[in-house]
Amino acid sequence: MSTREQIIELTDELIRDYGYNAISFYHIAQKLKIKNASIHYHFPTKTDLGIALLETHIQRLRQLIESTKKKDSRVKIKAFLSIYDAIHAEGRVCLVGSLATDIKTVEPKMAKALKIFANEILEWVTATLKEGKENKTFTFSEAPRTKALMIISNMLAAVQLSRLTSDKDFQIIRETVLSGLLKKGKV
Amino acid sequence: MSTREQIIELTDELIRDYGYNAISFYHIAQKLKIKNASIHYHFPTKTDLGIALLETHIQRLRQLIESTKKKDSRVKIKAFLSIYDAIHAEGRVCLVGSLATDIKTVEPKMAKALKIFANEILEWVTATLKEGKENKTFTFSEAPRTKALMIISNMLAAVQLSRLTSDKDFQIIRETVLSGLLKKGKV
DNA sequence: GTCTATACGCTGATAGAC
DNA sequence: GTCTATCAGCGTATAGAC
Repeated sequence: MSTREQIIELTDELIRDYGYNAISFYHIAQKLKIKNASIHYHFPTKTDLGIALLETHIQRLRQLIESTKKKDSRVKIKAFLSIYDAIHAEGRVCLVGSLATDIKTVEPKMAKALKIFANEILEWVTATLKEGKENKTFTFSEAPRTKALMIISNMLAAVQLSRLTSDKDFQIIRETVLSGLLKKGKV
Repeated sequence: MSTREQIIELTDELIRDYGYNAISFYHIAQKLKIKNASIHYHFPTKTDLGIALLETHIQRLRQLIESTKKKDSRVKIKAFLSIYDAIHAEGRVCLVGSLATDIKTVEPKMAKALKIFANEILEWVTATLKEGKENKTFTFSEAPRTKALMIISNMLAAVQLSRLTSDKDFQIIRETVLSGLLKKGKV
C-alpha cells in the first residue's frame, strides 16, 4: 500500500474513532512513522485529505453497488448491514455519522463531498428496497425511500448509541431492522 | 440568567452546532462578551464545563419525566419527539449524538456523565412504551426496550442525516416513528 | 517523496490586579 | 467575579535540503 493510501486508510479509522476535529497531521504521521511534512506533500491541506477520504468511500460504494448488482435484494441489504457490523466490531462509528456532527466546521467543498456520499447510500438502499418489495423479498408498508431512511438512521445511530448504553444494543437494533423487512404476515 | 448559566447555555448550542472538539473557551467568551479567564473562574477546565452541561441536561430530563408522570403515554412520547423538533428547527444535532462521536476524546468523568444521560433517556422511553403498550395506547410487537432503541436511534440520526440529505427527511422519519406506534391493525 | 527546520495562530490554563 | 497579561503546547502549514 502506498503512503498516500496508508494515510487515507488511517485517517478513516481515526475520524471514525475520534472525530475529524480531534485528529491532527501529527497523530497520523506518528502512527505511520513518517513526518508531518510528508502528509502535506500528498495532501496540501486537511480539507484535501478529508475530500480524498470521502472520494475513496464514494468509489468503494460504487464498486459494491456494481458488484452486487445482479444479486438478490436480500444479499444487497445484508451487504449494507455488514458494513455496520464491521464498524461496530471496531468500536467505531460510521463516516457519515461522524462527519454529520462536524459538517458546520468543514470547508464547503468537503461538505459537498459528504452530502454526495450520504445521498448515494440513500439512493442505493432505496432502490434495493423498492426492488425487494416488488419481487416480494421484503415486506413493508412505507415508501421505499422512507423505509431506507428508517433503516439507515437505525444503523447510523446504532453504532453511536451502543457506545453509551450497551454493546449488545447494536445487535438488537440490527436484528430488528432485518426481521422488520423479512417477517411475512406483517402490515 | 447568571454568567454561569449563560456559559452552559451557549456551550450547549455550540456543541450541538459544531461539536465538542471544535469549540473553544475563546468562542464562548467572545459571544458572551466576557474574557477567557472568566470562564475558567466558573469552570476550571473544559471537562468541568462539559460535565456541568451534561448534569444540567440530566436534571432537565428528570424534571420533564416528573412533570409528565401522570399524563397519557402519548403525551410523553410526543414530549420526547418535541425535543427533536426543536433541535431540528435549530439545524443542530442532539447532545447525545454529538458527544457519542467524541466520547473517546473526553475524560472518563465526562464520558460517564454522558452514559448516565443516554441511559436515563432510554429508560424513560422504555418505561413509556411499556406503559403505552399495556394500556393499548401503542401497538408494537417488539420488547419495549427494543422499540425504545429503534425510536431513539431513528430520531438521533434523523437530525444528523437531514443535514446531509434533505431537510424534509427529518419530518418523514418523525412521522413514520409516530404512526408506527399509533397505527392500529398492524402486527 | 521524505526529511529538518521553522513560522505562527489558536488552545486550555494560570497568576495576580482590581 | 471579571479583568490584563502571559504561558507552554499543539495545530496547520511552508521553505528548502537531501
